[in-house]
Amino acid sequence: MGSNVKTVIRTLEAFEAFGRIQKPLTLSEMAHAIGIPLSSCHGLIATLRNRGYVYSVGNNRQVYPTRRILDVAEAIARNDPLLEIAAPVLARLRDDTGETVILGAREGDAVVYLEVIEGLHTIRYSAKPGDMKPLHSSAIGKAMLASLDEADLAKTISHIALKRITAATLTDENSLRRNLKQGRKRGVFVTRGENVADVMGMAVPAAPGGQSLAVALAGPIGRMDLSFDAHAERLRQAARELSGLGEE
Amino acid sequence: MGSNVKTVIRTLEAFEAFGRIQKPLTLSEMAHAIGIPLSSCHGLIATLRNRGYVYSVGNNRQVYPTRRILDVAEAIARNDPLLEIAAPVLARLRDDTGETVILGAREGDAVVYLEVIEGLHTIRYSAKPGDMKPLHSSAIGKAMLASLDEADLAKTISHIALKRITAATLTDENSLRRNLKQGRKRGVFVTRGENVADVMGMAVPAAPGGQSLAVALAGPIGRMDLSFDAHAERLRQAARELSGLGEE
DNA sequence: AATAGAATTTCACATATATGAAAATTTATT
DNA sequence: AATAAATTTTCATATATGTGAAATTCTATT
Repeated sequence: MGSNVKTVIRTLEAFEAFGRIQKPLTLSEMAHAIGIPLSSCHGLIATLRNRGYVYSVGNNRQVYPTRRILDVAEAIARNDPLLEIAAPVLARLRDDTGETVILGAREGDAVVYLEVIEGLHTIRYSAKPGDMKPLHSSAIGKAMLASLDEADLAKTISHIALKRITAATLTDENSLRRNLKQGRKRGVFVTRGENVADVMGMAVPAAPGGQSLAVALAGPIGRMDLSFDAHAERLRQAARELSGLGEE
Repeated sequence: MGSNVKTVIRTLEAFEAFGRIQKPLTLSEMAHAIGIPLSSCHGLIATLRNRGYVYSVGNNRQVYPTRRILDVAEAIARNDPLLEIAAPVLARLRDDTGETVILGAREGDAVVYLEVIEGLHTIRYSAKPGDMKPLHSSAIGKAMLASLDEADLAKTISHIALKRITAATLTDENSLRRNLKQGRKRGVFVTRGENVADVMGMAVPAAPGGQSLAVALAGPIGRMDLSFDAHAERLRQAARELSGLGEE
């Protein structure tokens, strides 16, 4: 993906740093946290202050975000065109399977997680909305690829190098195509340690409101294998429920 | 305040636009919403997509934020060093007075609202965390000015032009100094339509965790006048409670 | 109170972004 | 299906930002 505006990324990373470190930071701490020069960080933080997004804490130079960013984010989430209707379905799927549930979409040559509801086990697949995964080594990505016609699929595969992520990643086109075909036949797309070692992902396409997405379960291979068929069936049910939602 | 990085502002304004409009936007709609050229908006949105902050909705070109920004904002708010402890005090103050309660700090030559708990009346003062107000025409600003020693006060007044905001704004230094003196004597700093017509603000300094802030009530002049003394006393009580919190 | 040390702010120039206009793509209409 | 209209994407260049280093301010220590 060519175009990335440096300052946009840094703005986001500043908020991410506050979210990660969760305490007020000085200018130099922030500069270090996001790996940018002090002088650049100075302008960034000054702008955030001038806009009411951060305020100075204590008498020293530390700053921390005001609630403004939360206010904005909540207003955005409140009218999320998709998740409002999808959330209950995803929650039930999580409760029934105990495993982490993910709703994802294709975004360029990657998969983006729109919603993640983490599983109930101590050992579970953990991820966040906004996380991005390769198309060829994630279950949701495979579901997306499988929905393309031959021309689009060929084009997409040539775009994305089938990069090796783990020892199990399918890195040649024939293996991937066979895998997609198998997924179509089974009605569920599977990864076995292809993106994260020991993790199995299972995904089924879903189209809430007509939008082409996929819903997935992810967990440790051993545990997922034990319930594979039941999980697959439950996942397909969730996908059907989602696809019936939000018709407009 | 001199330094404002354009791209930082635009990044924030993009999220604000989603929060305000609360539905997916096309590139051109966004460009229009935040008043920037299409070509510039293109790079901005592309970066947000690449970072997993927005995703494309439907089959057309609309985009909407993922939950990622909410996740980050919630992580930030979860460990807010200040509001966690202050919130209950502010909530009780709001419940007892029925009027909008604000916690604010000085930030440069302005006041920034850190927390706003809106009043219970249909007609009420409405504002948001992150909103910024002039030092000389807001009750919290006056509380801040009144805490300065003579040297700092003189310097600050010369910085900030005592700009007229409404017909009632105190725009000359002597009026303002008299007003501050009166506030010190009464133990409460007041604005009467000086920033927003018909609005009375009342503020008292508070120092939770040693940080110099002010807590305020705001509402329509008529209603506020009726309960002025009771509100002032209740406000002073809240300030005392706040100042006792978060000692470390 | 003076000094040393640390952190922040400023500055001038190198670099990255922002922009209008043109090209390409998509969508709507006939 | 062809055409027109609208929207998005690209591109070359003007403009704004990013940077290292110096100056300043603040903080801690004596």
